[in-house]
Amino acid sequence: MGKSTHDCVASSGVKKGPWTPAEDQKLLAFVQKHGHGNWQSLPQKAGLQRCGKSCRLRWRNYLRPDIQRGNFSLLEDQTIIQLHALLGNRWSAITAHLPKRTDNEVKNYWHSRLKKRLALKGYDPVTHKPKTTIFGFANGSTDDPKTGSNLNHIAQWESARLQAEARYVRDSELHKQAYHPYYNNDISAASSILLGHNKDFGPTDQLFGQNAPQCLDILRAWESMLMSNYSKAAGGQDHVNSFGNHLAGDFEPPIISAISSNGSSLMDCFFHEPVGQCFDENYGTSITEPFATVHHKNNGACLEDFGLWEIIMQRKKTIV
DNA sequence: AACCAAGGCAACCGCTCGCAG
DNA sequence: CCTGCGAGCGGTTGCCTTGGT
Repeated sequence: MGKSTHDCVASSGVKKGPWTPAEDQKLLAFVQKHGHGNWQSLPQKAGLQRCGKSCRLRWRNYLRPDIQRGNFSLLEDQTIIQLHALLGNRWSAITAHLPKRTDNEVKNYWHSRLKKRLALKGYDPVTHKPKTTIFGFANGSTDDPKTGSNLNHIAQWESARLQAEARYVRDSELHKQAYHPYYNNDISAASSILLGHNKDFGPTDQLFGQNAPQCLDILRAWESMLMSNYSKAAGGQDHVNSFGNHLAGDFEPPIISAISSNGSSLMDCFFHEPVGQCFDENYGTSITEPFATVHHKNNGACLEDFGLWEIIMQRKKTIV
C-alpha cells in the first residue's frame, strides 16, 4: 500500500514533537464538545497546528478521560504477562483486558519492565519458555536437581498460561450467557461438570452445546490424555507421551488421587485461585502447588509430559 | 557540581485493514 | 473487483529524567 496521503508530512505549519498544555486543552475541549469525528479535519476545526494522526494519538494515549495513569498493579503485571504468553505482541488485544490502560502504555511497560523481569527469572520473553532447554529434563535427565527446580517454575508458568487462556475465552465467549456456571462464578460447578462429578448437570457438551468454552475443551482434552496415560501406566507398562517423551510405567498422576480423595481436581485449582497468586516474586504458593506435587511424586514428570503444551499450542491457533 | 550512561515514556513512522464509492 | 481514504496497530525513535561516578 505504501505511504498514505494522510500520513503526517513535514509540511509547513504542521507542528511535531511534545504537546503543550495549551494544545492539550484545545484538543480536549474540542473533542468533549464535538466528538472527534474525522481526525483528518479535526486539527483545522480545533485550531491546532497538528496532523490528524498526531491528534488522534494524543487523545488515545493521554487525554482520554478513562485512562488510568500511574504504577501498574501486581494483578495488571500478571495479566499482561499471561496474555502476552498467549497472544504475543498483540498489544491492543492485551489492552482490551486492561480497560484503563492504553496499548502504548502496556507496550512500553512490557519493554521496559516486564520483559526484563522475565529474563531475570530465566525465561525467554518472546517464547515464555525457560532459556535453558525445557526439554532437557524430558530426555531422561529427571534426576538432575537443577532440573527439579526448573520443573517447578515451568509448571507454574504453564498453569498461569492456561489460566490466562481460560480467562480470555471466558470473557469473550461467556459473559452474555445468563445461566451458566461460569457466568455465575460457580467455577466449581463448571469443573465438576467437566469431570462428571456433578450429577445435577448433564454432560458437558449438552450443557454448553456449541458454545462450549474452548479453554475447557483444552482442559478436558488434557485430562483425557492424562487419564489415558494413567490407564496405560496402571498396566505397568512404560509409555510415550505425545512429545515422544518416555514415561516410566509406575508413575501415578496425583491429579487422579486428588480427584478420588477430596472430589476436587486440577480444574478446580485453575479456576479457584486468584490470578494474583500466580507469579509472586518467590514462586511460593498458589495454584501451582498441585504441579509441584506432580513433579515430586512422579519422578520428574511435568505438564510437558502430559501433553498440555502441545494442546495449548494447537488451540492457541484457533482461539486467537 | 558536572558529566555520563541507562531507563522510561511520549510521540512518530510505516504498514495493514476495513469500508465506501 | 479495484482504488483511495480513514483508522488502527506495532515497531522504533529520541527526548527527558534519574542515578551513579
